[in-house]
This record gives sequence, structure tokens and C-alpha cells, in this order.
Amino acid sequence: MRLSKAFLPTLKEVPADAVVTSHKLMLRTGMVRPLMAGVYSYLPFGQRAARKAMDLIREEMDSFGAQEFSLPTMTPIELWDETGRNKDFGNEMFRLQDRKDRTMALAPTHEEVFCAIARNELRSYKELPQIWYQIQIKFRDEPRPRSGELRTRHFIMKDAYSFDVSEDGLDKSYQLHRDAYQRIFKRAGLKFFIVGASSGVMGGSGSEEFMVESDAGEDTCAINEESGYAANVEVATSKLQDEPDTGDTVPFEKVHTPGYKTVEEVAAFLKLDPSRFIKSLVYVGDDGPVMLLVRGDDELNEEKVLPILGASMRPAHPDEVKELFGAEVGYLGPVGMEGKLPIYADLRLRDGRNRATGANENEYHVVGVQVGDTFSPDDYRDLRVIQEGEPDPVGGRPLKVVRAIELGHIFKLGTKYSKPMGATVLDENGKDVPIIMGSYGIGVGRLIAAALESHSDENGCVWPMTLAPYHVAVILLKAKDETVAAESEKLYQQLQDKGLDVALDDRDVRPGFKFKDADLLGYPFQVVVSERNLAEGKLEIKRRRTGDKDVLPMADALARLDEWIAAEWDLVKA
RNA sequence: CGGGGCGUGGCGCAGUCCGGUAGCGCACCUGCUUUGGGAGCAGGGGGUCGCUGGUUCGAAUCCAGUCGCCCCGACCA
Repeated sequence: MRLSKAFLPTLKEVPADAVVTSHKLMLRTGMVRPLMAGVYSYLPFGQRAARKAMDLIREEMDSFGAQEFSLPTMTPIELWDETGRNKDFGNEMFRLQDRKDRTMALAPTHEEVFCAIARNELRSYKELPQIWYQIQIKFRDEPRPRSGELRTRHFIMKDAYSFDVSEDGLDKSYQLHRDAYQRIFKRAGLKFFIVGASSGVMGGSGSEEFMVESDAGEDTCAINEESGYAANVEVATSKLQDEPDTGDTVPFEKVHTPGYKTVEEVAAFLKLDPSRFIKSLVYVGDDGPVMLLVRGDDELNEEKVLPILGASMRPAHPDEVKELFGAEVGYLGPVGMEGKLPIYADLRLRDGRNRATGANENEYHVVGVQVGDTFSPDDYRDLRVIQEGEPDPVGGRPLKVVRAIELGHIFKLGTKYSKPMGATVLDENGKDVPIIMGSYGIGVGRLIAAALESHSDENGCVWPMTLAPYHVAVILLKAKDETVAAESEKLYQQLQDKGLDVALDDRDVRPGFKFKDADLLGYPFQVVVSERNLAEGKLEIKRRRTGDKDVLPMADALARLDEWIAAEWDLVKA
């Protein structure tokens, strides 16, 4: 590309609305422009990056026999009623009417549409397995689009679906995707990790998320790179034990604690460590109120409670608490509540000695509580939020708590869609069986954004070779000089002949402008052709990632460039 | 859905408290000079101040409503 003819609206100033790095860079480099909240136009430079990402994904999908489709995004609403997801998606799904007042949905994902094809076309187990995918725009009316390309209402996603006759087959299809995803993210130069996840509105028997560590991320994960443990904090566990109580057994006793309600206040008043307290929380679930106990210095993890209480769970209202316990929040405790409501205690409270907790009487607490003796919970469960530095559950190494971006999600769906939709095949015995499905997604815009979150510096983008819109920029200083122009033209051709994507900066602007632009745009390499160096038969080359610069005789410069290019490709090997 | 912030030439902002008919930097156009890290000088074009209504002799500025955008939380393949 000759930049003198290119549409490349780079910005010197940072747009006011951008907060996260990738958003700033994508606006400044002229990759994207906002059209409305959570909806972006891709401009040529951005589209080139997106295409690189899509080509990479396509290559890896095709490599294991996945077949590319292109399905409509406009879909009949009845399709979504078949699986109940018209209701499940609720306001998150865009709907529209045609002139006959027929309702349609803009697809937020494509399980139903692909499954409809499978239902109409697949008849026999002999036709399976099938793996189908597309790279297509999805629509989701997010409650809060944010962070530029990281959460949008209109985005490109690679979505794949597998169709098998057996659970074994599904496991194989799932593993093929899992392996391909690892190659894709590795080749995109991303340091990712895989976490087990809850399947949410997609349903199914299991799923895993591919995460990239980034402060701009919306998820929080606990990881240890050595042991390989990684989990969303929602489900993360640790090996942390309760510190055993030392000293003599303290007698059970009610103490007056006027006005002291929080663990910190009461602990300070009683001169006890907060860890020696039992924090009592009351929630209401599908089957009524439940008491949940954690150590005074721990925090309840609502996600871990969800399976116990059911989807309708909520904290109890103050009046409900008053009625059940005869005391207000702040003075609640498990002693004497056995049998009145289910009591679940965190694992760390097992065999706790000499603990303090609420007395179920306003302004009073009790001390000398022996867990399992003074009271016994109905069960012990892991209920707490883990903290940075705790020993991981596999190897006991310290956990790091990090923010992360979810780039991909793979699901074992089972028959969640095929059953209600009647997508069946005949098995070896001539019996109709529902097709067993999996689904597998990668957010293309997120992949680009995550790459920039991980690879940039104060001067701009630092693209990996795989995603770089252009690999090299040939920068002419003194574009009007004929010798410089001729030499640049030759290099432009020569580099392209090596299979590189080359930008020729032949614009009639000052050198400083070109250098700044080149650094901002993040070409992995810059080749500078100047009158000055040319007179000595020399060429200047720069490697963006390292900032290395060399001025060498033409042939040596090109040889050095080849070395650098090889080294850059090495960084993104699968 | 709750909380906060912001809408003034293409971009970044000042002016709003205290009403008097819109300004700065960048970008853009013309000319001259300049050419190794987002040039200098001179001249020039471009904004019914998000929108609607109200108060007033007079509204970017005050009042009411409305729309849009950003951020935090809730929610979320």
C-alpha cells in the first residue's frame, strides 16, 4: 500500500471517550470509529488486522476438518421459541418486525440456526461427526457496552458447532477445538490460560474459557503458572487452612457489646482477632432461608452459594432476619438455631475452638463457641472468596489474582438444543437419537483488542507478525528526491516479493510525522530510505518491539532484517 | 436497573458559577520558507453552543423536559 493514497486517519490527540489502552490505540491508529454506543465501524487499517485474525482462525479451523458456513443473522423468532431462548435472552436479543408484522431476531449466537440445518439435513450416524463454523456478526444488546472493542453490541465472532452421535465423539470434537484454540492464541502472541467456567445461558454439561491476563479485563481469575492452576475467582478454591486455636478452652459466655455490630468493631471491643469470629449471613433461596457461616475475616462467595440455594437466591431482608432470629443483623449467630433453618459453614470453620459470634439478641455476642460442640452446622462447604497469595489447590503454590479478558469459550452442549428441536439421526441400531452438540466461540474484535492490551508501549502498537496489518513500512525521507523514490520503490517491490505486507510511506510530510506515525501504527519493522544514507549505499532498519536500530550497507541491512523477521515469527509459533 | 460525569467548528478544550450575541490549540485551505522524531511565518474557511420548551429587552450561560455519549456498580456467550 502506498500511504500517499491510503485512508489512514491517525490521531495525534487521544479521544476523550477512550479509557482502556486498546480502545485509545484503535481510535488513534484509525482502525475503528464509533457509530453508536457499542457499535464500531472498521476502517481499512483495522479491517486488515481483523482479516489477519480471521485468516489465522480459519487456517486452524480448517486444519482439523471444520467446514466454513455463512448463516443469516436475521432469524425467525419461532426458532428461538423452540429452545426457550427467546425468553432466556430477554432484552439482550435485538428483535425487529417486517412489513407483515412478523417478528425476527438478530442472532446473538447461532446454535439454533445451525441445529436447524442439522435437523433438516443429517439423517444417519454415518454422516457424523460434523464440525461446522462461520465467522459472522453477532448482535447482543448488552446492558452496558464498554471498553471499546472489548464489549460491544455488534461484533464479529467465530462460532463453531460440532455434531456427534456419542459422548465419546463429543469429547473428541471438543478436544480438537481445545487444541486448535491453544494454537490460535499462541500464534496471536497471547499469554493465555484456560479456566473452567459456568455455562450460563448456553447450557450443557461443561465449558472452559480461554482468558488473557489484562487489567482491562472484566473477569477476575486466580492462577499459578507453575502448577497450572487457573480458575475464575467465582469458583476458585485454595488449600488455605484455618489457623488452629492455641491456649486453653474459653468458657461459653454471653457478653454485652452495645452498638458494636461489624466483625471489626466487635473484634476491637473484645480484643479478639477478626479471624476468631464466625460471620453469620442469612440468604433466602428456592427452599426458604438458609444460614451461611464464614470466618470473620473471610468474604462469602455468592457464586459458590448459588448451587446450594438455587437461582432465586437473595440476601434476607432485615425484617425477615428479625423474625427468624429475634435480633438484628450484626448480632446473629448459629448457636441455638440448629433445626430452625439449614446451616452451612465454610470448611475453614470445622473444629474451630474459642470462637465469637452473635448471640441472637441485640447488643450481645457470645464467646467460647466450640464448632461441632456448642453448635453443629448441617454441612461444611467451601463458601469463601479466595485471596491473593493463598496456596493453590493442586500444588500449594501461591495464587495470583488477576484481571482477565475472555477471548474464547468452548461448551459441551449435549442435547440441550437438538432435543427440543428434534434434531436426530438413526444410530447403528436404526434408532432415532438426538445429536450431541458442542459449541465453540472466539471474539475476533476482542482478540485484536487483547493483542493491543498485551502488546503496546507509550508510542503505540507493537503488533505480532500474525496480526500486523502491515509487516514493514518503507519510509522515504524526502519523498520528492528521485534517487530516494526509485530506491524505495525497488525495496517496496523486493520486500513484497518475500511475501511481506508492505506499506510505502511516500507521503509528502515531514520525517518526524512519519516516524511518529510508524511507531503508533506499530509495523514490526521500519526501513528508512534517506538521501543521507543512500549516498553511502546504506539503509536504516528498525525493529519496533525492541527499538533496535541499525544503519548498514544495503545488503547487510536486508540480511539483518531477514534475521529479525525470522525472530519475530519465532515468537508466534504454535 | 442504581450512582457519577460530559455534550461548544473534524479532534482536544476554555467560556456556564456571575446572562450582553463565541474563543484557544491541533487539523483544514492559499502562499512563502522548511525537511531525521507529529515544522515556522502570513493570510483564510468552518460552529443556529445536542434537541425542545420556558424565563428575559437579550440565553452557550438561568429553569424544565428530552436525546446522546463515557465511567463505576448490578448484570452478562
